[in-house]
Amino acid sequence: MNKAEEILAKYKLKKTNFRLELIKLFQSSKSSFTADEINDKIKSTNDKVTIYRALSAFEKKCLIHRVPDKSNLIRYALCQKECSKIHHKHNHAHFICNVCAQTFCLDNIKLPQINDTSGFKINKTKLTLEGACPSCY
Amino acid sequence: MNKAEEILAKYKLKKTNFRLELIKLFQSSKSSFTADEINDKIKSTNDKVTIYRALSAFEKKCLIHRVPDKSNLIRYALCQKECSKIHHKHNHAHFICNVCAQTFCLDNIKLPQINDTSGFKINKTKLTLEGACPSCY
DNA sequence: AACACAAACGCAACATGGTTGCGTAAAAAA
DNA sequence: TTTTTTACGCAACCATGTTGCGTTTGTGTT
Ligand SMILES: [Mn+2]
Ligand SMILES: [Mn+2]
Ligand SMILES: [Zn+2]
Ligand SMILES: [Zn+2]
Repeated sequence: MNKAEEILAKYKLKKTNFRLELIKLFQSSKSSFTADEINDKIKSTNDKVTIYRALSAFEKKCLIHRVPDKSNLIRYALCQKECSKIHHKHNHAHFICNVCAQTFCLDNIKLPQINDTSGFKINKTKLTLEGACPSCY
Repeated sequence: MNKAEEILAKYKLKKTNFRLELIKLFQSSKSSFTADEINDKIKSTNDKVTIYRALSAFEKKCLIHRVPDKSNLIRYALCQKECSKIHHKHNHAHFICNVCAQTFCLDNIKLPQINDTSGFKINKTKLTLEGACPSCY
């Protein structure tokens, strides 16, 4: 977990107050954020375009990755070490809490190995669990 | 696979040309449909509101169920026999083709049994595979 | 320190997908 | 045939996310 400033420098992203706050926000939480949730929590911008564009930039640099969302919103969580600077590589499951509507990465759950026999060529496997998270259970 | 007219009668849904066509459309295909795809394929209405409301009605009656979509659109497929008239009950995986963007129900693939240890209460498991479908492979 | 350039911001306008309200039409029930 | 209820069709709306563009601000160079 590097300092926010180092990360921006390392990825050749300009250091702005908003981006510093955004990195710190992601680092502060085990869960994930939508653009709207970010807007609520961060004061240094109030413009959704700025938020969306920063999220896209961070995603491209493999700082964050998209996670499933209860309402099909775009939602991001911090990437883990598996991801290089260039390529995302995720092999964990996700959990959607139906009470608080948060999404969590479940790093401890391995994805099942599926061998389909019916002529589908499988390139990716996504496993999403739903229920109640520890805080809501 | 009952006749469309019987189904509408059985579920106390009024028999209209559009709904008959809609049921037949779902029965004709192993895959799934978005509102837009339905609008392209069915002539008896041209109003998206009619389509969305029919889909909601059919979903409530457990005739169809939502399936994941490559672009997070609302997409439906026919329910199988497991679903009663009142309750959906699905335990199959889904496959998203990244070439044709279609979604298929994979009835032959069983969902993995997940026992999470980290305090999450799991109520539902969703397994989505991605790749190329038989036609696109 | 001044300059130059590219990257990020902020505002407005737009796009898409889906929903709501309401008057009208038309099945189905009486 | 009359009444009742459901479905339709149009318009208006809403929510989420995107695009264009002029301005500002970091950052690296002189
Ligand atoms: Mn994740
Ligand atoms: Mn299915
Ligand atoms: Zn929760
Ligand atoms: Zn395909």
